[in-house]
Amino acid sequence: MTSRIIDLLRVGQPAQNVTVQGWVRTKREQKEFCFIEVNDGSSLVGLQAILSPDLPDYANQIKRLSTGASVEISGSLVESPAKGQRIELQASQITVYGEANPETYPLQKKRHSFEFLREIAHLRARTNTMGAVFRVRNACANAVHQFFQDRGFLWMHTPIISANDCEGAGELFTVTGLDLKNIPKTAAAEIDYSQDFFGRRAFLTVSGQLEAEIMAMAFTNVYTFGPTFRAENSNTSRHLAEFWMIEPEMAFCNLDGNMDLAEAFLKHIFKSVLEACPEDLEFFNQRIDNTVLATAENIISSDFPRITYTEAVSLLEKADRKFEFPVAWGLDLQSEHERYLAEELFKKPLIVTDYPSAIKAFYMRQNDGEPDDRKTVRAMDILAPKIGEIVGGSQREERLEPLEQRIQQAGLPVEELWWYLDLRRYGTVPHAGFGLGFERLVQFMTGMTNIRDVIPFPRSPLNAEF
RNA sequence: UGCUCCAUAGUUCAACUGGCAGAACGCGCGGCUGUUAACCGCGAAGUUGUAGGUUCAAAUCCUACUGGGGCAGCCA
Repeated sequence: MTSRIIDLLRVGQPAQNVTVQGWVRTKREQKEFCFIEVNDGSSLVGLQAILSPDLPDYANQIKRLSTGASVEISGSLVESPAKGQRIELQASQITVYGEANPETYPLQKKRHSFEFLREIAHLRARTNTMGAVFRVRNACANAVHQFFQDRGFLWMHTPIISANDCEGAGELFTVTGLDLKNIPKTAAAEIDYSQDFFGRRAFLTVSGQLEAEIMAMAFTNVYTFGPTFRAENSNTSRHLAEFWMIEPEMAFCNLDGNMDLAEAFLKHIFKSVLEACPEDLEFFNQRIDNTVLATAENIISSDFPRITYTEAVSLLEKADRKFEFPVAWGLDLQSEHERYLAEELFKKPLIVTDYPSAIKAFYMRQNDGEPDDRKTVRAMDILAPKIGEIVGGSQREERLEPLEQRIQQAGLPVEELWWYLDLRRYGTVPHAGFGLGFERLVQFMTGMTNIRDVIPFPRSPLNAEF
């Protein structure tokens, strides 16, 4: 039976009749015999196999082996006489499934730049760093579900195609079945979407939040975890056109409960991934960013400071440094401000609450009893060192009339949100939730600086080849 | 989208102020009794991103285009 390499390495004991399958990472040919390192993706470290000349067809098989070749090797696991590994595979039989011509195979044993690897995204998963990234990404996803399932949250599959463009969360991708060579037009010479597949204009979703609110009004606690899309022309190391978002939504919950959940959530994810992928995180700490492990420990053990927007502004005003953008009550915090707070002042993630209502979304709960020029909403952002805003959430406006007012003020069509308003008409309840970019979480955890390197097939402007 | 930097061997980078395009790794061949992204020797490998321009002479200077990085905006 075939073993996964991670299992053999974890047990670390000699054994008979072992078979592994995988891809050759490196071949070290000696006069008398040959070493190869085989990796099957189950762990960062591969298994060293020793091929000796008494193997059938030795000379020929050795020639076919090179970095990238796929093999199956059977033999005995023995204690290694040399330093570097506890056990190794003494091969008695080897099958080369597929060769990888070393003259043309683009991956070499040594390090490549991430920019180069993005051009060969179909092969980059076979590298150390990408292997570690995608194992951590998987462990993260697993931890997300575990966290919510343990707390009785229902995973809700919100639609990927949505006709709702009222959320105002950025540019949308239009989904159409219209014949682009012959687009039907209205009398006003505009595209006639009434003839389109859905009888109206449809988009790829930018967020499952409004739908999650619907489901929370029946199941109390729910979460979404799926792809979302933004057609923004954003060229940064923190943005993708297609990314995965996690959005819990809780009925009978206020902003404090929301913050408590978000903080417990981040702590749980870091803890789980540390347990699931210790070697991979050690690798990131060594090769990518030497603060990764300290950051993880810091997240798990320390409380996140919580300050209001108003307090944040006064801290920034007192800061002993110059900012490019002005700081004043009413203006949104810029990247440089968020980074100053998280990286220099607090040196850990912090939560900023109660932002001016003018700069926040219509669905956020208005604070009571404030003067007109100082109105704030029950919003909260978690700001993390290096990547900035990692969580954005709020208590939602559960009162019908203030919500209608806010929709109008935002210039959005009240009639199209009739179903959202119905939630306030029938059995409304204080509720809250937050959204979290999954890739940013993986970035935060691994120290990878470019978001395109924490998703297998990144979608960004001018990039959709793989 | 704005600002800015960059594009040279398969890869990562050199090439001073415009003057013969180089190194390391990878690859090939040879050597090596246990290697560790091995080591030692030899070798092949280039229309300097594309299109124009200036010049006796352009990788180097100018223009446009294409692609990429960083920062910013939008946000997650």
